[in-house]
Amino acid sequence: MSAHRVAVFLPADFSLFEVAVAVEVFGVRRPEIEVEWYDVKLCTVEPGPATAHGDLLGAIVPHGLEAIDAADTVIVPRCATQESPADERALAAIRRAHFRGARLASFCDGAFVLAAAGVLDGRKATTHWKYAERLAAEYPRVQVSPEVLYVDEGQVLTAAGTASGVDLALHMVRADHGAHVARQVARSMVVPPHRDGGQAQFVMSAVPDGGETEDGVHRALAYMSHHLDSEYSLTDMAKLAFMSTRNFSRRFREATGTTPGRWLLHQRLTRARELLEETDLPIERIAQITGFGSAVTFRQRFAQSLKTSPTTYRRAFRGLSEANSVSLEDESSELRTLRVV
DNA sequence: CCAGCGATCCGCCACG
DNA sequence: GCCGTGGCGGATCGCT
Repeated sequence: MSAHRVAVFLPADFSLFEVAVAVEVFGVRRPEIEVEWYDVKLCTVEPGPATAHGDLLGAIVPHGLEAIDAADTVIVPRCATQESPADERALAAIRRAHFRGARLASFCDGAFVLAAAGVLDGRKATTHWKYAERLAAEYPRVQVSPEVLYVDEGQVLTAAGTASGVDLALHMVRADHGAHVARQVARSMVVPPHRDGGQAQFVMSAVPDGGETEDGVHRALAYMSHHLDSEYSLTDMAKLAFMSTRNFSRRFREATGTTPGRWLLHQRLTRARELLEETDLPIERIAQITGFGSAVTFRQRFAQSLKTSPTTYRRAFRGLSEANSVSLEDESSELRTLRVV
């Protein structure tokens, strides 16, 4: 039984911040957190001397690509060298990891490395808004969603800008260990556990020009996430945004990368998970609060996307927080695969 | 498991 | 012609 292994891939000249984000979240052991923490290795094609930001800093990278081969999660932070394509040996290692079933994540323009490795083909992905257009042009098989903080495609995750790496990293911790642990990490880093008040994944990012905060879609999103109990048909949502249903669907997809229905379901499930983890409310009540018509539909949709029942889910997390890292590996690796589509 | 039915999603096209 | 909008219809989804 061993800890979840995280390999952070560095190009020959790397960018400090994104690497620091990965190290801060996955590499720092926090005594108050009582689950077995990640085992982080920084690696590169040729281990040894490397630089950060040109001549700003020299560093020694201890591991080679074998760290990728041994990892459960591979993180590709910003590659900083936009001109030169990634090393073919690194791409091959990433491909191997992918076929092996490892989880891959990129921050910022690290998405280009994943795209070059081919693991984004046919998937949704995001990158820094500055590069979104180029990513889509160079890799037409990648469905680029430029306006989200991050995209979770299950085994392949991509974060948009620099700081949204924090959001994605916390999201992964949440998937692995639950909202409670993610919150502890966030608290220790003094960042909000979830941008936009506890809602998930498809929050709009700070994209420069579309920055009208009073945009109809955003208003509808904000309203619904604060009034999650209650049902919303497509027509209702369109009314909240003062738009026709057709236009609303269109604007919605642009702003969030998903469809209204899927977004709503995802919001409801995320909230339900939090309630399961943090409260003793009966399933019936949670179903009501999170806007599922009945406990039956709640259980059904929950099982459909998380592959467990609400009660099992709750029990798994309760077990985790009470048992001090005993037999955590099995449960956490099971939970690791839980994800919302 | 299948049928039936309404809701949703999205391509296509017309309008201003 | 361009762009944003919204109506229509068909494929598909998800519920009963």
